[in-house]
Amino acid sequence: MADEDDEGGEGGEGGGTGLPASLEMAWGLRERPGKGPRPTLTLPRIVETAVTLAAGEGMDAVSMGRVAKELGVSTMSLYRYVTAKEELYILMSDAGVGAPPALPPEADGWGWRELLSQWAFDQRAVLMANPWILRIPITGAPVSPNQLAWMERGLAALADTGLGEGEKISTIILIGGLVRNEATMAADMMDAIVKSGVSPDQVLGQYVRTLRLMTGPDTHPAVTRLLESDAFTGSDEPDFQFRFGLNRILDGLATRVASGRTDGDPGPGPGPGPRPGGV
Amino acid sequence: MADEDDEGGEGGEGGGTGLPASLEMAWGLRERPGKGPRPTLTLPRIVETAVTLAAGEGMDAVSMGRVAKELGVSTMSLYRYVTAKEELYILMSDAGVGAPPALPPEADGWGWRELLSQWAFDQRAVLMANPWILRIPITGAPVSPNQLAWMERGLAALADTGLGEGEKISTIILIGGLVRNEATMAADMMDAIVKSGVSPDQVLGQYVRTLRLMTGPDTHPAVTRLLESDAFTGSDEPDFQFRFGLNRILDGLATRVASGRTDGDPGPGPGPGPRPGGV
DNA sequence: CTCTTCTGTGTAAGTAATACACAGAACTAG
DNA sequence: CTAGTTCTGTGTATTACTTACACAGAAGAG
Repeated sequence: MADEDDEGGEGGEGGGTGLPASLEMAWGLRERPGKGPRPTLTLPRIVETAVTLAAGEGMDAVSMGRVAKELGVSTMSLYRYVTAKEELYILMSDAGVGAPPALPPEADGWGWRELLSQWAFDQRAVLMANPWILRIPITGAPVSPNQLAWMERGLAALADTGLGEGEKISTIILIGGLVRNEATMAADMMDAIVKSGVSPDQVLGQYVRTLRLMTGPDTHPAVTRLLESDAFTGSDEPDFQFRFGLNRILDGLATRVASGRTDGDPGPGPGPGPRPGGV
Repeated sequence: MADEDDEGGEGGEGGGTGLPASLEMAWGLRERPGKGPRPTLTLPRIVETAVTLAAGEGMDAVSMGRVAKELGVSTMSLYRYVTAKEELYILMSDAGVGAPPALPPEADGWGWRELLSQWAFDQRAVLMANPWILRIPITGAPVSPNQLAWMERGLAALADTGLGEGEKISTIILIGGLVRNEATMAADMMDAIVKSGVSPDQVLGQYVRTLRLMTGPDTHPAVTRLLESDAFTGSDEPDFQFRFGLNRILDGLATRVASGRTDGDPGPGPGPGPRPGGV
């Protein structure tokens, strides 16, 4: 596993953005040099093909060879458009999330809470409609057009909260993480259901049954209480977990906004008072 | 589900837990049948070797072949102890997180907030000390001993909050997700620093410089405001993001606990009032 | 002592990412 | 028009990885 030469790492020339060529392409910088033979493919077509494949057969089906076959070209030709598989993944992600949807007209009078809530639900809807996105590991900070558009929308929702910029971006990351986590768990569940061929209740039931065998009131009193409750059986509110988490965060944010505090102290560390954290 | 021959997917015999053999072993069920030749290896030794490797060279270095080589055995011999690589990963995770540390003596008088905060900080410390754990994708609900011990500890912190069991587990998942997200971002950053060989400030600076080129006050006003602030440069508080997120969640939880509400309504959906979510 | 069961192992199949060099296309400079 | 330049798609080959399968031999059971 040799490492790159020096040069920071990322792509060589281009607009000096430090981004790989394919991403500069996605931003509309860098047009095609009119020199060589006309390309058979285009980046959008490659990405679209890969996305279709991912949507249809899951992310596991997306290999360079497979995408190339789908396009009717050789595997290596893809590397004329993308320098590594991971780069294709980034472009797929960007295409998959798309641009954030327009706000409904009545959003005019909304405050930050409604805007942020809508932002979270919109994002979640996109992820649940394209679960393969969740199988692409996040490699770094967002740099693609649509990802940044979502970030813009999120930050904009917090514009008039009086929060500091550091707090705003922290909030966006916090809620974005929540959305992704919850969507991932839902997708995992869905996968388990599909793979085992049984119903959601049965999957959950099997899990509860397994836990019952490993735990007991002596060693795991709190878990036992959980298992004895109807928390797993009562599936009346499928969104419960997501909505609960989101609303707790929004509540906490409301406290902060009302307090008029900006940056500075994020809040105490572990335990009561200032103590260095455990372990 | 007592009967079966197709048997869904998981392991065949054993304690009827539905868990693979290696995991039952980790729970102490299932002892070695005294029949065949004495095994050269033990599961703990394999896991320990893999963990050492992961800690030293990163998760990428952990392949079945490499672990076997490290142990001085053939690749295939590992499959006598583990049915798939993913199973080894689960065991590595469990070993990596270890048992939750003992609470400090003064924790006796702590309330749920302090207990939960300590829980989060403890978990974060473990992940930051063993960042390779973060490279193991989560495949399903926790079933290994230490994972469950952490879950027990988390639920126990919420014991006297009056929250419903569904709310408790949602809270644990929420905060667990936060911890993992933040630790993963920190680890990603660390990786970027190591790979590029430059300082954290330079990595952040490069990112800001890149964003400046793609965004502008017209298309991305909120992002522009962020970039013009000192949110990225002022690295006075390295923990800021984590503490901010955690304390916002705890604040929101405090509101909920004080309100005396239990299960039932997790809170509203997107937008003001009951509206079906967007897109 | 024989049988059964379990061990470690070699071999090989299948998949995957990607480095490298080459033939030929399309444009540009003269 | 011609030569040169640059860019295209491609075949080949390398490296690495997971895992199915069958076999030889060890250790206890009867």
